[in-house]
Amino acid sequence: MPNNPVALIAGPTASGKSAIALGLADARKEAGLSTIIINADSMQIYRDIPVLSAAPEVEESIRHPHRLYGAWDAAEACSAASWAEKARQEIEKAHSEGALPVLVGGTGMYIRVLLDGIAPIPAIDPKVRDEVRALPVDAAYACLQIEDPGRASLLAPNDSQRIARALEVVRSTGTTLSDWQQAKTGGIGEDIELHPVIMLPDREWLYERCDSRFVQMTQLGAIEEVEALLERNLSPDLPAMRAIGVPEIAACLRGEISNEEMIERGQQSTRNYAKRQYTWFRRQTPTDWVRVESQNVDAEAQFASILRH
RNA sequence: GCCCGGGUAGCUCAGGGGUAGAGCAGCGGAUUGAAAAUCCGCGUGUCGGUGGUUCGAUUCCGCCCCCGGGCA
Repeated sequence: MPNNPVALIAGPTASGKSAIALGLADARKEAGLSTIIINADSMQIYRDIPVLSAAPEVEESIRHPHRLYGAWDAAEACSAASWAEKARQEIEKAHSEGALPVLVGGTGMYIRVLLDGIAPIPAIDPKVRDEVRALPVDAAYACLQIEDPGRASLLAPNDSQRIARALEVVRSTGTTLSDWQQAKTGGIGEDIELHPVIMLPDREWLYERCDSRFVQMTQLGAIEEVEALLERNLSPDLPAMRAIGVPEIAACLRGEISNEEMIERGQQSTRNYAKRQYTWFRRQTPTDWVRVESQNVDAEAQFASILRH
């Protein structure tokens, strides 16, 4: 089996992941080796919100090839499975070109699905989906207790998202989610040689970065991004419409909250999100993955083993 | 100076004679197809200070301090 190296830089938002990726790519370039940076972030995937999602800057994407940034339109919901399929293709392509693929991102579930695979559930009938998602949680949970009691017993009665998913799966496919989940397909973890680095910087340091970054976003075009989004009249349930900052800025544009309030809420949401990411990457990740519990990461030292090939 | 309101958890506040509780924050956790989502768990704090009434006061009364607002 070929070693097919893949680097992975994961961690909470604002932890400086792209800087590490660029450092690695620069070092390889000096050694005459090419690198392709692949997005593993569920929001940087949307082309409508490069500023709000802190996507790489133009200058950076010229310096090294970047893939799957801005690959989706905000009107379309991306999913872990569809991202993973694209990522798999990009990784294969990079390998065939002799380049090192470097996954960079903070969406733990995307990365998990890419590596471990996921139950091969067919697309959900849109009509079923709409019906299910229109139900209030308690009603949906009551239905699930009848239609997929196994799954229902595993879920909190308020977990609207998972309840809706389980319900739409039974109704649309005729098979319960619990049954579908017996199998997982599509994972590439066994076929590659993964070089993972998880960034777990100091909490206070990161929270400060979250705060100042949100302010910067509002100065660098985030407001305009939200204005453009609002003009499209998209459903507020769409993932891109729920990106941190979109609801806050939209409320401010509608005059419901002040500018200060908008900033404070945006900063708070960012910090809350970063905390959830700490938990994911600390606990949902194999223990042998390299963890860097500091904000001072040396890209070259961290990836010394793949600087040469 | 006088008259009203207030002073309770980091913040906003509820409560009330048997030493106190929510939301938010914070912390911990979950995470199988919208995951920047969704959900679960964790609450001892001189109840502003000080005297008094009482078996017992954070709760009632007096005085003092501080913060609002009003009248001078």
